[in-house]
Amino acid sequence: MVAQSQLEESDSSARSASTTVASSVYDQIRLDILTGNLRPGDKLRSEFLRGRYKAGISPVREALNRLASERLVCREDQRGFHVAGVSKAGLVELTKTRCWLEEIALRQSIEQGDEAWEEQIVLAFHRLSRTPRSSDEATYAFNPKWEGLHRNFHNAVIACCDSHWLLGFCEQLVDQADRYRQLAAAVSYPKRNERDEHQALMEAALERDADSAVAIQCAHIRKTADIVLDANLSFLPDEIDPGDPARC
Amino acid sequence: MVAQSQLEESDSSARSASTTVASSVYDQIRLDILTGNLRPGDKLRSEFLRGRYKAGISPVREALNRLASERLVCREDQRGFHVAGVSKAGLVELTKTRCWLEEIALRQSIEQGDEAWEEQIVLAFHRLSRTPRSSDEATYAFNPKWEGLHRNFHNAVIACCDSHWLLGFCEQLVDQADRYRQLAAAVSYPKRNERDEHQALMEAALERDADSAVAIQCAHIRKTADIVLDANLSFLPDEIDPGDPARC
DNA sequence: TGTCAACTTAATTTGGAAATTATTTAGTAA
DNA sequence: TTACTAAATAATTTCCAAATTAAGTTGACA
Repeated sequence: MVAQSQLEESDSSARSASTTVASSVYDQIRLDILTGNLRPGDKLRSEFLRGRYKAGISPVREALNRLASERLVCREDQRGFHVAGVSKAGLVELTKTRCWLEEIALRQSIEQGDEAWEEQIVLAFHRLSRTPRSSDEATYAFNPKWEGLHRNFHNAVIACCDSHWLLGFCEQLVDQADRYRQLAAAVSYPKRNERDEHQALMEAALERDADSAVAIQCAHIRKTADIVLDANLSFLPDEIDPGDPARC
Repeated sequence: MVAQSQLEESDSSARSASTTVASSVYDQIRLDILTGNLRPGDKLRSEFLRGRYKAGISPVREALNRLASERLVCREDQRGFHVAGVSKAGLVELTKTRCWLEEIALRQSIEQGDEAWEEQIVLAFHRLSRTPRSSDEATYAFNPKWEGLHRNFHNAVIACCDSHWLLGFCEQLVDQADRYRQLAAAVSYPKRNERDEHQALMEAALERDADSAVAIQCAHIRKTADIVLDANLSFLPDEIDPGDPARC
């Protein structure tokens, strides 16, 4: 009924070392896709990945198969793997779906959350608000700590929704949305006050004002999408061609 | 905006032959899990699967990794794979989540469906109603044709919801629910008139009566769950032990 | 009897070579 | 030039054996 452990949220490097090579490669490729290090549509040749992550073919393929099930990469039998493509239409659809699902999760969580839930939210917000969005002060640079705490905060708010399925789906959609966010981050940074948005969400949740919380949450999600759409990114097509191998 | 092709819905055997071994093994294991041929909690040793599906270790592992992402099997690093476990609590959570998601999909689809959508529903219902639930007349026996047409019908109803994400999630949950349904099928068969339920759903959809359609759909989902819960299956625990490797 | 460590057995995971399939290039004819 | 075929090349997929890790067994000791 309550959120998870309080420490070591994003300590994936240490954990990766102790588990299998396949899991480690999975974590690394996933991160590279989320940060945009591997760009949408990129072909993922086994030889290239083998060299990049210093692993054999088997664990690389395992990682790709897992990622394909999560729609971060596209698989086509006998034609290998691609980083999943992006498009304006895709972002619109993604945003719509996120609003639908997060509304349910949020209402449930607000209804069922206990004291520990409230405390986790406060804690997560505190940590997030003390961490800079960018690693660099002047220009935007991916900050893994902020990303981890940001995710942690939003997870904390919906943690008590009582459906692992729904939480899993929301997380999968967040993964997708994060890719779009990173694409536009360099352009849009830092013309947004995310701290206030998060604070408003926290306060609505603590006051058990579900309607307000949902409105804030959806606005938050839509604002992120609008920033991406308004950035007029040259590499963001209206739609993905039906024949494109990067189309899942 | 419209459902897919009209023919060869469940022709997986032919397609499996033309694509990769990994995909073929994936289809087969998935079917074996859905039908209950591989039972919840079963350990999935590579040697056993290698023999059962006449394939090498690599494609078997690929298939298992895909299935793990869909939560039909559980993976634990260095400890292999298990068929995902089942429990009463799990079924309750699954049912709740299905109702939430299918309500959204249904309302959207009814709102946006066109004439072709209506025709697909009528066609799918017609085919379904002319196919026996069980391969055998007296006792229950898995009928792949009915299963395919049943899925096809429900897919047709929600097809126009305009979110591939939501449709994908609904399908994943149907997979899960089908496992439970098969577990109880032998016991509960044939004390249910599914034809009337489907007909009522179709009529509500065609009349664009979203509220009725949602009520019928959720009742349909819940009834299936209740049959399973009421069957008092000896192998269906209240919950899955936290340490159980079949717990995802 | 119960505990623990060393050993034995069994299973998973991994790397790479071989087989299969797709893609590109070169060549031929219309 | 264009269309088509065939060979050459490149990539994916598969099998399997070696390496690693977990699980099970035995036996010494308290």
